[in-house]
Amino acid sequence: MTLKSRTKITALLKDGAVGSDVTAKGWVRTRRGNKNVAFIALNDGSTIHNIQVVADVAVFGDDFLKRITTGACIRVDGKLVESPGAQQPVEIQAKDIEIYGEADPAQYPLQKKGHSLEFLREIAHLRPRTNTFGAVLRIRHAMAYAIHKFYNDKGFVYLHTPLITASDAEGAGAMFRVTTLDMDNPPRAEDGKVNYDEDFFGKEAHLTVSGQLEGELGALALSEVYTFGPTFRAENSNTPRHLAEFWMIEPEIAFYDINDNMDLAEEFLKYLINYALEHCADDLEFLNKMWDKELIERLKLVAKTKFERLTYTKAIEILEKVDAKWEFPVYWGVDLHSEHERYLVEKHFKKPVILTDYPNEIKAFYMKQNDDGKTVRAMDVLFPKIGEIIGGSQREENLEKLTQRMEKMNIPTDEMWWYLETRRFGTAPHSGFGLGFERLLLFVTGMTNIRDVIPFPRTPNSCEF
RNA sequence: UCCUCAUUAGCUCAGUUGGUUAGAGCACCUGACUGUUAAUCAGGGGGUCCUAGGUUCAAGUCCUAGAUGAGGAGCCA
Repeated sequence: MTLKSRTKITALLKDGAVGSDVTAKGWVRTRRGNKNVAFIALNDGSTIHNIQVVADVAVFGDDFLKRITTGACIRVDGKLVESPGAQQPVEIQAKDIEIYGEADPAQYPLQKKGHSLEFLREIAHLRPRTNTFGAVLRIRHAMAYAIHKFYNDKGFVYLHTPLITASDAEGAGAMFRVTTLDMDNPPRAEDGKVNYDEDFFGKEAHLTVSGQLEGELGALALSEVYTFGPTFRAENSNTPRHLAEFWMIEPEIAFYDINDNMDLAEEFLKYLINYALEHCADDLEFLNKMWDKELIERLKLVAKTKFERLTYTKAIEILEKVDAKWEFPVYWGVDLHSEHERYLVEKHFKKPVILTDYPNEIKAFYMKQNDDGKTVRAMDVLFPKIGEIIGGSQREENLEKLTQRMEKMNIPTDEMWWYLETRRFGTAPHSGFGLGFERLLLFVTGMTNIRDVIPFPRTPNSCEF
């Protein structure tokens, strides 16, 4: 017997042999009973379900059992027996109990009753012990695994792109500075500005907002790559859909055009949803029951529905015909607002929508320019409830067109020399997209606030834990 | 960052047109109960009504400012 010797509760409940001696370890959810017998609901995070431990008061004593309160951590040795109770197939008849750690009920903030998600955010160090966050975090893990499995099975190479970057040209948002300079007394150049020549990297550095540009470097050598890592945005965004630190998946593929790109995005999302339905059924049922009565139905529907694909121009035509009072007027060239996207997805098509060929004025410099001179080969995947879940494009592989566009948009081509060399040497048509991991999890779990699908959320004015 | 709403017991909330000593459920403590299922039953303790000003004979309630949180918007993934 070593300390780690135990049977996980998920295994006990699924295929534990009745009559066998078992050891379970975990945290107490509730204890109830009378003067003869105590019932302890024990959970070790391996499943949404608890195992019921039955302890005779005559064996363990009232004083000992009273120390086993909600939140305490215990080891239980006992016999796995069929349960007379209707709500569980088996239970442990305890022979020996060791208390690893008590949890003073007068001070322990979690109770067996429900808490608000807002309150649980204030105790993010303890909220993984709740049913809801246990379920969300297990699903988060399953989705991370499924992402790697999906791309690995397709022969993609997992490319590790840097988190620290000296390039601030992605234009995807405000960045966090990385520096080792003394902020109280930084070195100054003659013009009075901070002299970053003396900083750690000899130049200004920031946390990345996207691994895409480096992803393209990988794709133009390994053909099919993906990144999966944290990204950082210093935007002052206070919404249920934004984080300052979030995870992103960015496949980048040579010899894919925008249609291949859309096919991949749709197959990818459906794969992940089906994976969750297949492997996280218990947790999804719990979330369906507690938070979102239509969750499983919605997941199944999206998994089998063909996404609607149409151009930005067609979408504008549809929206212009709608007899609705838009807060923001609709006309060709306008960047679509969430009210417009929501209308298309939730009212008009009632299914996921992929919009393509946006006006070049509102899209990033690296997107492939169409022959009409007005639009680029962008594609955004819009999901019900979430809005934009994926943004991607076919990339501009023509050096001259790319350089012209960058100059027009005031993007320093000299700093981006390494990016442009891929177009100079053996350029290739290629495409890619970015999926916000937490946005995906919002959809899969039915949670409505992005702070509740990441263990330790980072948002403006919030960096606790 | 803008707009709106909220902040009352450890938690979730009620609190009427401003009016006596601010309530409930759960949690906690004590007791009861021969197998419970967010156990149940009886009793008990627990409050700087977010903070600072102001109006008023009187403020949890009205006004001003601030803090914190949430929803919507913008930005985006």
